Amino acid sequence: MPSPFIRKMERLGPLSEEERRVLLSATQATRMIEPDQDIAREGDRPGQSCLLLDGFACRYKLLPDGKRPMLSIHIAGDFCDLHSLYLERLDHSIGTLTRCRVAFVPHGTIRDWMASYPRITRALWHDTLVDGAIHREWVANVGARPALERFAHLLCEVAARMRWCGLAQGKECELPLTQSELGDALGISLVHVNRVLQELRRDGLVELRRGMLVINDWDRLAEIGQFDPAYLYVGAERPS
Amino acid sequence: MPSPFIRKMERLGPLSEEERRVLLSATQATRMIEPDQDIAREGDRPGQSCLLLDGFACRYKLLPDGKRPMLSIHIAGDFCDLHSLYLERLDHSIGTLTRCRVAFVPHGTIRDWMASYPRITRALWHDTLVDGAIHREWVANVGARPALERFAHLLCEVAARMRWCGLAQGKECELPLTQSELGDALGISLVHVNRVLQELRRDGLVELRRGMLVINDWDRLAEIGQFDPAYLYVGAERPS
DNA sequence: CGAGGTCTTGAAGACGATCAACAAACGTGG
DNA sequence: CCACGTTTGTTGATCGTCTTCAAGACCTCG
Repeated sequence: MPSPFIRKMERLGPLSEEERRVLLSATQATRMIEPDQDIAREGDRPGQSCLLLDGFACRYKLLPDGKRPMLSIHIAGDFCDLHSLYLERLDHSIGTLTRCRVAFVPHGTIRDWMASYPRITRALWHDTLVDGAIHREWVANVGARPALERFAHLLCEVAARMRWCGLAQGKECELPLTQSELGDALGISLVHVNRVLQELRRDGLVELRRGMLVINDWDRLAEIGQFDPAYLYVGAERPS
Repeated sequence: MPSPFIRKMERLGPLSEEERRVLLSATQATRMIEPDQDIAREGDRPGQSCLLLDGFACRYKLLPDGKRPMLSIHIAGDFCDLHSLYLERLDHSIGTLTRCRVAFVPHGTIRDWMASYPRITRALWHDTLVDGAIHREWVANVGARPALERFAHLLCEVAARMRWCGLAQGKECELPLTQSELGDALGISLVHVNRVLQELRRDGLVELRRGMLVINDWDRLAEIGQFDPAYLYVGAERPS
């Protein structure tokens, strides 16, 4: 079974044996990072990009008033800061949500890939652009949808992304975020997360306990969240 | 005086005479588009990217409930959908806010540039990545800041971007958006935009009438909006 | 078993939405 | 140039969503 990373890279089309080998070799030297630790901080000038191999991480900004808006959630297979390859300093921090296994890929290595393997280059850029598309969806989600719909949308997104990387099947899916973290991701308070979640539970749509999400009624959840996976740019495959 | 587009492209470093010529040649064939028209629609598969030469445009999504969250604001010199080069369909629409002059650059042309001029390639990717950084800032802005601060932040961003493209000097800056449009950009209602704007006016921070923004107290406005231009990835130059 | 984190619940209040009406500005045609 | 209709801006009142504060229950782990 291929790693989530390779699987993601192959979304656009198969890679050659050599390309797979090159990518895999970068994921050999890994590091474990404990939960709630920063992988990189706003203002850093990293000389490497962080490939998440296992666990959950997020991008976030720390605001002067102490708020900590989350900008994206990352799962195994995601490059968290591929953009640092061209953007001199990080405009946000990256932190772990759970214990994570990561591979730090030196920018030089990525540049070498790009010089030699056009399909890898293509896949990396594609991934970066999808990243932007996800940001746009979040802007719309946070800016225009009330809490219940916003929450439903987020759950759909994470479940869909997990599924498409082979990290979830059936109705279950890991989602080890605290309600407080979900609040940061949704732009609503911890208390309100709790109430909205109860509503989703009461209606039999989802269960979420001990870091495990169960989606009992995908169709209705997607309808409430107005979730259309087009922006994830994967095949039209529908989880069910 | 260089066009805003060339100026933006040269942020990373000067281009050769030939590179400038190549870029300029793409902006020869232009089209005027009336206000409130779509330049491209969600789901389209454009074979070209839209370079905005004059006027204001925006990206937006149309939600089933009729809401129309704005995802970004574009000014002269911006490529509105450079990402369509690699992302098969648009995940959002692009519409004019004012009358706009645009150049449609065929994807083939852009690919030719990328094959021959590494500095142009670099500049285009950089621009795309900054685009993503702006998205992230919007996520944080809409997700974590109350209306007044959110509004202040948006005004700072637009003014800063205009200035850095040579489109504004001194305290004045064009901003021909209706309050309803500002509401879509900020995720707040039209009525509330009006009230928050009055507060900013009352405190002597800004004036905004007939499409013209005057920032009377940049420092305080930036402070209220917690505006730190780092995410725009331009020099440290401070408008004053 | 105790301690710290996480979840849950209630009550009060703030921020912003919605509804409704009017005023001002703008553009168009007479 | 004025008259008119349309769009944009302004204001007041009411209502709902969500926040904050506070406390207690639950869970997990040493």
